[in-house]
Formats: sequence, structure tokens, C-alpha cells
Amino acid sequence: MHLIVTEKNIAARRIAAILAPKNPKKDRVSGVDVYRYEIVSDEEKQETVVVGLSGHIVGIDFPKEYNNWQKVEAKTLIDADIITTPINRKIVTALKGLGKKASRVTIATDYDREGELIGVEALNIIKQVNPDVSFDRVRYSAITPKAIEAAFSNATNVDFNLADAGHSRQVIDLVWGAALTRYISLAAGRLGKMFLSVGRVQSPTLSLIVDREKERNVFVPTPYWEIYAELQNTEGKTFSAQHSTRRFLDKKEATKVFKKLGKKAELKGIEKGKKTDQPPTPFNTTGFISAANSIGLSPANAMRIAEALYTNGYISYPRTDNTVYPETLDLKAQIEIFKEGPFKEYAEALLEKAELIPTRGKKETTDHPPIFPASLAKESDLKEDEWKVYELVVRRFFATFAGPSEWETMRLKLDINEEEFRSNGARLVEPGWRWYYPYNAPEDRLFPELHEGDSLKVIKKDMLDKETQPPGRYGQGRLINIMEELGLGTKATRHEIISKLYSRAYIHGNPVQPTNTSFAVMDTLETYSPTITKPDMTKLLEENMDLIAEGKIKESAVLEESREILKQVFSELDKNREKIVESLQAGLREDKIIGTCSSCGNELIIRRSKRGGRFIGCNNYPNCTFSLPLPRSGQIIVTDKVCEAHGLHHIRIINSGKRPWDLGCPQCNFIEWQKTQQEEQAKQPKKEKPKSIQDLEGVGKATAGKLEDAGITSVEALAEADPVELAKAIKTSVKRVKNWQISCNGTVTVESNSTAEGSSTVKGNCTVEDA
DNA sequence: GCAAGGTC
Repeated sequence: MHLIVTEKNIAARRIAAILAPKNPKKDRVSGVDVYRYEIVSDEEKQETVVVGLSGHIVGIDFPKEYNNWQKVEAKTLIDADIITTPINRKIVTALKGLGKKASRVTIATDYDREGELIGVEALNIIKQVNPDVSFDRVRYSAITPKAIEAAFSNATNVDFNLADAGHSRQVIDLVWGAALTRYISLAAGRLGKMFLSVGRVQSPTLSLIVDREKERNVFVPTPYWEIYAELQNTEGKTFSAQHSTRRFLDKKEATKVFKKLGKKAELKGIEKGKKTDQPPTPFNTTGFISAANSIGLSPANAMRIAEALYTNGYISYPRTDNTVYPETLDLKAQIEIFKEGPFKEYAEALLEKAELIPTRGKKETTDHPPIFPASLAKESDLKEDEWKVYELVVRRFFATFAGPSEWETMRLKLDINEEEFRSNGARLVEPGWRWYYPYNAPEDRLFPELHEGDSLKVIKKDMLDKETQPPGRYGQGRLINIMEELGLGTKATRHEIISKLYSRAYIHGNPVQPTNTSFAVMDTLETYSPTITKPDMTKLLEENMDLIAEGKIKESAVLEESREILKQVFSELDKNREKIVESLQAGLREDKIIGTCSSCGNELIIRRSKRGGRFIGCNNYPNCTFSLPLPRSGQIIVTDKVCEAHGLHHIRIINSGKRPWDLGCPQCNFIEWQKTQQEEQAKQPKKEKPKSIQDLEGVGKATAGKLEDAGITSVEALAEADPVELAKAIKTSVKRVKNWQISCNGTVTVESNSTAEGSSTVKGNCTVEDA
């Protein structure tokens, strides 16, 4: 039997469909889909089975004796054994079953480094049960009949060096990541769910965010002034112009100019020009994510939707670096799909062109084609966000075949009392690709009918106070673009890395803002392990991987060198342990400060009660018992926004998988909660006040007798009695007595200790364990 | 409970 192994199920299905003479038979082996067909030649029957993996089906880890973070010193991980364990048992079992019967195995995983490693992983499993099986490798850049047939008639050898290169990455990432993660978490005293992670990709990414925030913090704004004039032509049409000194740095000078301005302006010159915008390049993952981000979808969300569209056959594979359509892709046929349906007019316009020449991006790779629409969908077939993404992909695909868009530009030079003013306008004359792809289009800035020498009325003049702005925080889309430029992460992982930083409470908000914890962690790493905080580590790793792939150096040599460097890092860390602990914990403390206690003036911080609940308490406890409640679950982020009324930092709650909840000022939130509670109470129908004790619910003759014995004969007396004493006297529970008392007051009191969104009220006398 | 990389 001939066994063909692909990287994913969909590739297995499509390759089987291409290679099989008749429809392949779908079968299941150990719960895994496989595709069978027979090829008959010279009276010989060759059975073929195509099976798809699910990416890596095995992973590496340390043996379990290293599992205890407290008992195993972090640095011992550097030289620890590394074991390979299955991460997808079903597929491993299926592969062994099929492997036993195979006489030939063809590795048909993706045509890239990870693909080679994934193929070798599968091969190693098969060799366990069938050591002498013969094997080969096919490489293809698109799953089309032409490309697949060509690949299978030119089968070559498995590139073990390339797989080793991939394996070296796995080992280095695990060893550095795990050892430093544990070290930092232990030093900060953050174990369990709240651990602090470190990694080759996430740490340099976090460093970008922290550095940007530092730039913002040291930024000193410079004031400047701008002067505008609103002008009107003889027909009464208006437009605005700016003084040609765009920024006045001196207020006196600006004021002088401003005062000089009269009521009349003269149009000194009109300069007409042309500007063209080239059509955009095909979508790779990064390009797609940033376009989706600019129409309001987060990277993680955009990828989730793209994957759903892909599995349903609406778009091509969304994880690709490629920005050049492969020759094997029949582009015209892909456009013809849209001759029907909502994009009809666009498809027809493209098909009328004499030639279809798509744009090309800078990156051309062999893994997958750029993202393109694979089949026709109607708006009603998809959810709202899915349609948004689908439409984006369709329109981008069309735009790559369209012509440039052309603008007519106009620059005006004006004179107001010998002060020069300017105004620029532009008009779209040829939409070109922008007709197909109308996202983020600049608007026309049009002038009324004007001629050189025209005299215009100055109907308004403005002098604006402005100041220079610090560099902006990164949005998620921008961050992914920078990561790609720096070579950090891959198309499939960049958005996950950012999600990881959110879930570790290193960052919050959008645009992205780091927490104080991030500053502390990055400071420590930059001082003692700068390697892991810089993109250079990835660059060096890539270089070494290339050397391994080319057979110029052995994987073991690269690993040994890497471990030596990490050992030096740890010797520095060990020498400075005390300082590190101190600075990390100081940073963590800052993330807990909410503001000043209104009752005593000390610091309000996030505290933990003995039962594990969280609340905001005063540093001066037990002398001061001021407290505010916090929600029971979710990560608490103290933002830099401060409440004007109470001077407390706003709080944001992050629950994984949910939208962050902006709780705002904890005191305002608490006041608001109390108000809604009172309103709720007011809404409750007033129960009639019971007249006699026996009117109370659950009070029969016997109980009434007991109460009488205890000296309680009226409703009023019951309401005022001490519940504890009374409960003791009549041998019942305090709760029962309290409930009677509530009824006696005629209202139904809501006895709740949670707000609508799950926060808990905390009384002032909590036992404080950690601060 | 650690990383980053596949895939769903």
C-alpha cells in the first residue's frame, strides 16, 4: 500500500481527488478521515491511502520530574532531557495502523520548514512500526491538478537537515522560554495562574510596546500655533486656507501675523497636477489582518473568521506569507465565479479587460497562494462579520487586477495683507481600483470655481493653540505589521502572541498599553538577559537554522552554543537575585495601587481576603477599614485613567474569551451599584405590614406561643428585638428571626452580595492576608 | 502551570 501524508485533512482530501482515477473512497482509521483509491497498471493493483495530519502531532517537553516550579531550580531546565510526546493521539494511532501496512510512504506536507519537520515527525512514527519502509517527499505550491501531478511525478528526498533546523527552533524556544519564565515568575512571587511568561517572540514584542510607552512618558509637548482663514468667492462658496508657516513656534509672532490679516484675500496662483495611486497587492495574512483591523476587527477575530470562511470553502487558505499569485492558479476562472451574485458588476468589468495582470507583492513563497475568494457566497449565507471579511477578500482580489486611481490635484497660493496662505485640494477623476475596493478612501477636497487674480472675502480667521503630540500607542494591526518587518513570529502565530500578552495581563486596551508589571519584567530582562528581548535572537536563530538546513553545521552544535549562552545569562541572574526580586516586586506593587484613601489618606491597594476574594482596601488596615468591592473573577487591570471625582484609577476586568469590561472608577461603580439596589427595592411591591405576629409567614400557633414566652407579643416588639438573643431564647436560627424582622418592616429587602455583573461587596472587616 | 509552531 502507498501511504501519502499531508499536513491537514483538507489537503489530503483534495490531493486524493486529484490523483484518484475515480472518486476516492472516504474511510475512517482510528477515528481519522482517510481517502482511498486504486491505481491499476499492467494487471497490478496499487492501493493508495491519503491521510491528513493536524499540523504537529507530536510536541517536545521536559520529563515530568521537572514539573514542580518551586522544587526544580529554573536553570536545571537548560540541560534537562527533552522528550517527544504525542499531542494528537488519534492521528498517531491511525498513522501507526496505516504505517504497518505501507510499503511506500510519501510525505506531502506543506512546502516550508515546519512542513518538513511535521513530515519527519510522521515518518518517525511510521518507522517505529515499519522500520524499513521506503519513503519520498513531494513539494507543491498550490493544490491544483497541474501542480499536484507535477509534484507527484517528481518525488524527491526528505530533507532531514531542514527538519533538524525546525527541531532546533523547538528546543531553543522551549529551553529559553521555560527556564526564564520560571525564573521571572518565582522571583516576582507570581505562581499559578498569574505566572509571568518570557519568550523569543513575545518578549521582543512586549518590549516594543513598553519602549513606546516610555517614549510617551518622557515626551515634552511643545506648544505651537496655526492660523487659518475661511474664504469666500463672489458666488458665496467657501473654502479654508492655512498660513504657509504651518506651525508658528512663537506666539508673539503668530499674534502679530494674525492681527495683520484683513478682510480681503487675493488668489495669486493655481497649480494643477495629477496624482496616481497604484492598486494594492494580493493579501497575505499580515496584509489581510491589517486591512481587517482598519475596518474594526481585531487580529484574533479576523483570523478566527477567516478560518471559518476557509473551512466552509469560501476563501483560500488564510495562513500564508505569499503576496504573488502562483502561475498555476487560474485567475480568470476565479473571477468568473462572480459573474453571478452581489459582485456581478465588478466581475464583469474586470472580465471586459483585454488582459488580466495582477499586482505582485514583495514576498513570494512556496507555502500557499495569497488569500483569494474560492467560491461564491450570498450575504444571507454568512454572519455579519463573516460577510464583512468575505467582502473584503473579494474586493481586494478584484482590486489587484484593476488600474490605478487618478486624482486631479490643485494647490492654491493666496495673499492676505502680504501674508502667504495655501490650500490644497484633490478630486478623484478615475476611481480605478478604488471602485472595487472602497475602504479607507480619502475624500475629495473640492474648491469652488476659482481663477487666478480672483479677489476673495475673508469671512473668518482663526488662530489655533496646539501642541506637539507624543508618538501614538500601537494598534494591534500596526503591531502585527512591525512584527512581520522584524521577523518576529509567523503568519499563523503573530495574532496569538498578541492575545497571549493580553491574557497574561502584560497589556490592555486598544491601542495597546503596557501595565507596570511589563515595565518591571522588561527592565529585568533588558538588564540581565537582553538577548531574549530583542528581535536579533530570532535573526540569529534563522541564520543558524539556514546553516543547519544547508548542512554546514550540526543541530547539536547550535543547541550546545545556545545552552552555553543561556547558562551565562543565569549566572548573571543568580548574582543579582536580590536586586531582581526587589525591582520586580516593586513593579507588581505599582499595578495594585488604586489611589488615595478618602478616609485616612493612605494608599488604596488591591488586597485579598482570607477566602481568596479580592477587594480594594487601605494600606493602613486595620486602623482604617475603608474598602470597595471588586468582581470575583477576571484579571484586574489598573488603567492610567483617573476618576475626576474620586482620584481613583479606573479599572478594567479581563475574562479570557470575553470582551474586557470597563468597570471605571471603583468608587463610582460602587455608588452606582448601591443606587440600583435601592431602586430595585423601591420597585418591589410594598407588602402590607403584618398586624399580628401570626400574620408572618412560617409563624404558627406554636411559634407564636414561644415568642410570647420570650416576651414578644407585637410585631413592633419583634422588629426591635435582638435577633441573636431571641433566636437563642426560642431555639431557632438567627436567619429565621431576621427574616421575620424584615417582613415586619413591610419591605422586601434584597439581601444580595453581588452586583449585576458579579462583583461582590466586601465589608470593612476583612481579614487581610496579602497586600 | 513554562515557548513557539503547526491545525480546528
